[in-house]
Amino acid sequence: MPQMTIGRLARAAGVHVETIRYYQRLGLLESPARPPGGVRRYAARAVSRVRFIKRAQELGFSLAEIGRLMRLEDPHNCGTARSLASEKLALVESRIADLARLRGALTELIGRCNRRRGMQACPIIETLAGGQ
Amino acid sequence: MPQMTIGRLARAAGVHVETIRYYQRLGLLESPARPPGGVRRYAARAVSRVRFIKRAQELGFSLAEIGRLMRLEDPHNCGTARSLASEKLALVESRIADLARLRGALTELIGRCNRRRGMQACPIIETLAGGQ
DNA sequence: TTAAACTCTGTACCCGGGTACAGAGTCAAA
DNA sequence: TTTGACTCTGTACCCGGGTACAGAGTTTAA
Repeated sequence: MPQMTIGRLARAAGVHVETIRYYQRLGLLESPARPPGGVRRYAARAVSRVRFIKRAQELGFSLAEIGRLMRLEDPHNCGTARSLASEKLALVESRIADLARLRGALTELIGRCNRRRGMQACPIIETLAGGQ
Repeated sequence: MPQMTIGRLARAAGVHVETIRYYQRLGLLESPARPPGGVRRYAARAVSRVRFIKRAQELGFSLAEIGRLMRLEDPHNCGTARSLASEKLALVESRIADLARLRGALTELIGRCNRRRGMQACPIIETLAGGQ
């Protein structure tokens, strides 16, 4: 099946039809010409394109970044791809640091709740209310 | 200044006027009655309410969760607050694990780029394109 | 007393990543 | 050949957390 309809393409790639059309609107996927009064047919490599997008999303790239990544077919652009990936890595690392701080604060709050006795006020509510 | 206008409240709490109104629409803040043909005045404790919201947001709570948290003034509800915090902690931990996986994948990809020689294809592009 | 600065209500819009639907046209199997 | 499944275009809507603006009224300082 070298040529398939949009529905088959969507199923093969594991996304919804609307998602394919959405990617076309964003310019991530080209839309084959429509034969007059007919239905568009997609080549098998369209499936790989969609999978590329999905894999890159899992690595934390936005659709806009994926567009840039996909315009880098030339292996000489490895430097550009690497710097996009490095930026993303830096972002991921700072996000991890933020979340680790958050985890510390929540753990501490929960611990204080557990050590609370009797009629004392709830440490979580107190802390949020500004008592710290 | 025990009574202030919305603009002063916003400045005192470090948010925009529109944000105050937005929180009122969501029921997080009550809107004082408006004297006929006049302007609303806010008590000083409104500032603490807004700061409560902002602190809770920094801990990763959504505005809907903050609403629930704020309805828990009674110290006997400490258990409820604690379980909200524990759920949030679990979420934060799984988000950290996801990001750590991501960091590993990106680091590996960047490393392969750095070891690439000459005319080899870019490992990032290759990987995304489905080579493996 | 007048001008600037503020406040009021209501509504629309932003971001990103899609989803949902209407109403018309097309394709494939029985 | 008809029925059901699909596809087409176009537009509106979802989420959360706000922001932006219009056009009116109000308050305050000079």
